[in-house]
Amino acid sequence: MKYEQADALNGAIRVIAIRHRARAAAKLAELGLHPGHEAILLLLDAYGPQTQKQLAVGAGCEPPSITLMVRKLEAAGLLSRRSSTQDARAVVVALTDQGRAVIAPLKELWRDLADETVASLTSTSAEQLLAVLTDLANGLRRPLAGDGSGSPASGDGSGRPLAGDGSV
Amino acid sequence: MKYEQADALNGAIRVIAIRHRARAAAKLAELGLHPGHEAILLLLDAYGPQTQKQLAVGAGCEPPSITLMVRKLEAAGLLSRRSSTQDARAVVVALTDQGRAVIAPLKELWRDLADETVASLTSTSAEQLLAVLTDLANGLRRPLAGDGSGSPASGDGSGRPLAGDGSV
DNA sequence: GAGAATTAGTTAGCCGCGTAAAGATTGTGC
DNA sequence: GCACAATCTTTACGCGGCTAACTAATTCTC
Repeated sequence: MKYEQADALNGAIRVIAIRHRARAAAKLAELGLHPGHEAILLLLDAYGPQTQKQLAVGAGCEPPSITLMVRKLEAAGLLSRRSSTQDARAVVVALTDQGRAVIAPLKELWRDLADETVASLTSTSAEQLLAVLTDLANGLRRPLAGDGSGSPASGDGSGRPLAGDGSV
Repeated sequence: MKYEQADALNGAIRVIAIRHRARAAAKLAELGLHPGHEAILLLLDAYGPQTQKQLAVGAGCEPPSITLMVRKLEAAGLLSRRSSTQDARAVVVALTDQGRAVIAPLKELWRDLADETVASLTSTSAEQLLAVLTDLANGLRRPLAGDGSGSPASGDGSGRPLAGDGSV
């Protein structure tokens, strides 16, 4: 594609990332949260207790990032950590009562942010936006086309942890 | 909108931001650059010498972020800083010969990144993607609908510095 | 079973990006 | 002419996110 289009595309992603994060930060601050924390809390709410590895996959970031955020959320009393009974290497993270109490306002805040985001559109429908973004996000999730490191990844490739019986 | 859609939207933006940035970082590293640096260099290439304030507006980030990145790019010899003759407060940033030399490979790299980004799509055309993303980016650029802080912003509101005679 | 390879988690150090506050210069109202 | 507000930049500090290197536990392999 032409450079002008490429720059417009990359630049748009850049500014979307920065601005959307800024708006999320402003809203999350009302709950004492920082951007990224909501991903962990919402994953725990949606799929139950999980290991940090599962959280990393679900949140789309690397384990070291999870370590620090989980530590802070634990310090804030929103979640608990215990080592897995099946695997002594793994740490199982779960919401505390205090953490569960923040889920409802968090979800409302999260919906407001999405509503504001689509409200800023001038020539695109919400359905279009969601379709295009999910397509793009799914495409970017996998490492790189033609990576060659054969491993077909464990599980179903959905990147989502299974709702479970807590046997982690 | 429903919470599931809102979460899908916000989550998609989150993962797009992280993954796109990661890919950009991998490519930019070949030129010794970090994400964000390319925005400054490409702005200087496109619009000529500018103040840091103009760069902040053009790059869509805050002045303190510009200060640090410009310092590092200056240390790398890619750009120069001089205080403006019109306004002793302002610092005018310009590409050096070494900085100009990196523009060509940078643009090529930038085009490759955009190509890979659209290549990861499965059910969206490049035109659709570009249209939706620019619409969204433009919408998010302005502070917040109903902010109320009257100031209509200086200039034409395009957020872009003027190609100029260098009288800054 | 012993040793190698893999995996979960942590640590240390880097960077971008943000806010808040300070300093320096410019512009403005009286 | 002078105090005051507005603007450009910098500093200090905090946060998320990354890679690389490390430990500890598990699993594979012979």
